[in-house]
Amino acid sequence: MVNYWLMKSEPHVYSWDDLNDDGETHWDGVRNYQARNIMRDDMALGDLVFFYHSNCKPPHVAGVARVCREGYPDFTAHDPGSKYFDAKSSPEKPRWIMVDIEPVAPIEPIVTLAELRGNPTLEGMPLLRRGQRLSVQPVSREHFEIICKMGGHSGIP
DNA sequence: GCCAACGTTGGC
DNA sequence: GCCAACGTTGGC
Repeated sequence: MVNYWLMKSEPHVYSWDDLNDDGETHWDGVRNYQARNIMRDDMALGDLVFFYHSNCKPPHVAGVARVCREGYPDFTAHDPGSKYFDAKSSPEKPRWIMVDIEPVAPIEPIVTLAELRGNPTLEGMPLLRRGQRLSVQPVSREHFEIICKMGGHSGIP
């Protein structure tokens, strides 16, 4: 069974175009327990993910990606030179987890946060909750399909 | 640049 | 275990 998610990235740090150039990427640097638990416990191979651009104008959904490797230790936590280094994590007892994702299809035109807020059928979507900061969050199948259609697809790609 | 929301830290 | 202080996220 496929589950649906949304992952935030600031495009000037890592963008949808970067993912397409790379072919796939490991989602490193998540240092929030709730987001980690989702990647560790809930995300499975083949799950689909909205690639969301945050902290930009306008914030928007840029594409659909797929989980191509399930949760494994985020090795950047063990690299003293990394800005994501965490002395309390070790290869033996990893504290932080990441998954790999690959691009599936662009959302074209992009679907902006304002458009999402303006769509009454998306009411209750976690992303639209006030003060929502979680960088990895669930999306219902119904909402996923609606947003794909808003983004130029006939359904879930 | 502002600031609300909210997670984390650390003293007690 | 409480909670004040502080830092970060991220929309606006």
